Amino acid sequence: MYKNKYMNKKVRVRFAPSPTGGLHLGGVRTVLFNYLFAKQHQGDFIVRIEDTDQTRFVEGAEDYIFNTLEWCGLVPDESPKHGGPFAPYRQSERKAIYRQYAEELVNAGYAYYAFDTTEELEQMRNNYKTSENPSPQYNHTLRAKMRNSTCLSANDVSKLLADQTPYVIRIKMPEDQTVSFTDMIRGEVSFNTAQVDDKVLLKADGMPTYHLAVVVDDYLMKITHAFRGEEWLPSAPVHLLLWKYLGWEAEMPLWAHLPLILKPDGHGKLSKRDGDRLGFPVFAMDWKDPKSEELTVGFKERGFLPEAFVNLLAVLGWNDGTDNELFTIEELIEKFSMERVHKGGAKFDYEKAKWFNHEWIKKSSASQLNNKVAKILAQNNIEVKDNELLNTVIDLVKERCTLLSDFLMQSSFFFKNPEQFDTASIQPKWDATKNQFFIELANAFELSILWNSADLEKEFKELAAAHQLKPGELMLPLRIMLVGGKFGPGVFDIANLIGKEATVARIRTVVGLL
RNA sequence: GGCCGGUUCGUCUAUCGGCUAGGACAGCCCCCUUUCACGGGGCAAAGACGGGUUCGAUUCCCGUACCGGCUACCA
Repeated sequence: MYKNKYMNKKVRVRFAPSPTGGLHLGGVRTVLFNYLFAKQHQGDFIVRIEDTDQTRFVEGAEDYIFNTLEWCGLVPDESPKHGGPFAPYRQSERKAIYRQYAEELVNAGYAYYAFDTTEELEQMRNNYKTSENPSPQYNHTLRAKMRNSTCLSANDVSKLLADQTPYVIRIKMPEDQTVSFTDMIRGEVSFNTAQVDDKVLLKADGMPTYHLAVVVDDYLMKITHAFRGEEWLPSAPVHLLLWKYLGWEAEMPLWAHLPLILKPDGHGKLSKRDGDRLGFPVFAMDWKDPKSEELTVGFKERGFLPEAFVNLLAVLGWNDGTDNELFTIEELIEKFSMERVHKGGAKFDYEKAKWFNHEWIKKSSASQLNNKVAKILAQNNIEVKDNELLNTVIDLVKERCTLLSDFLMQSSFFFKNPEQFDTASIQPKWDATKNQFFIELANAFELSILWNSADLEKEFKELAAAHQLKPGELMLPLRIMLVGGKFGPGVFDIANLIGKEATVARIRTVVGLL
């Protein structure tokens, strides 16, 4: 597989989300690729919570992440929730660890103290902003003009430190150096350090930024392969240098930068707003913002099967080289490979997403769907007393359900009388002969001894012939009488399942309405 | 603006120098079905552009265009 220095090492991968809100399609896909890769190599899948930005912390977001992973069946081997030998797995709880490495970098001359205030930074950006350079960077050209330990005297620095002046630690990017690495998806990617700024490593509040934390933790947690979104590519040189400066270069994981999931229309990264705007979910499960109380619908609640959700995510940017698009998680574990991940971003197509769900509903057995369907019916005050009947109904209607919620319309009439009848569709062609036919049909059914689809159909057709009516023009009225509208499986199958009493009663009800 | 990445039917994609460019979703038509589906069959639909390299380029190289990402004491 990967013929490299990790051949003899146990594969360890991590998903490192920030607990700032609901888990997005792209996030779950990153989890999935991590999970598949880990399981394929009998490795470990770790979830590490990157909560270093205290201002963005959102209550409940972490639980939401774990609930989502559980729903998807992508359960981590190690995490703050599941424990593990490298605990703690929450970066806020590892705060003390990072400072020592940051100081180490300063001592080695790879990083420095910077005392600039927010206002000073803003001023610098304003001062040096030109039309050719709209966003000046804190880099090798400008750092000498700022307040930091590269240009201040040792005395001044000691004094500022002694006075408890707030400071950050910044990496000292080399002036002109080419750094490159081999991405599992993209191949060799290289950068010139002149183009990247002196990123903050340790913030004034003592928390590390992502850049420091991800390197330190990936090292300490013995991560062998690191997968993340393409938006991280530009900061790869910072991370690369950090691995080197900290003396861990030999342990550096193999990286893969995953393509982005884009808006279906317009341009740009898919966001929660696009879902609201276009009417489809982007979060895995319902997410309620604790502050605004705003509810964002999820794929789960929209009626998606987790198997379908995982399947559709897997093939958004990846394929196995054949024409097959339907995969179980086991098949994905077996077939997945990072090399076959497409490089370009993919626009999300909700229609195709629904197709996956439809396929999964069709291939699921009635007993696999039973609980989920029963729950949806129960939410709509339909109590299912007979589970066997529900299974029969599910098998009868599942091919016409795209979302689990479709089971409501497709099967409620098996359990209770329709509340509305689409009599408007019968009316135009209704006449005395048909009226008489249905009165007699109800009577005949009432006296039937045999109650099964085939005999009911036979009886129906014989009676139609007796009235010199074509069965065709009677089928639609009968359907509407039994189910309420122009939908559902075969009419005689329905009559058979709902039984004599309900069949007769519904026919008479509707005849009375016409 | 700079840096990095990307670019095949409307959408997701196959192709690893030989292509009549294949599949899937969506669309349209037909069959099956006197509902809606399922199923079966069919139609329409693509290599951003310009240069190279080559007997031969969608495939390799270089430009250009376009799209995206990044350019925070956010991740």
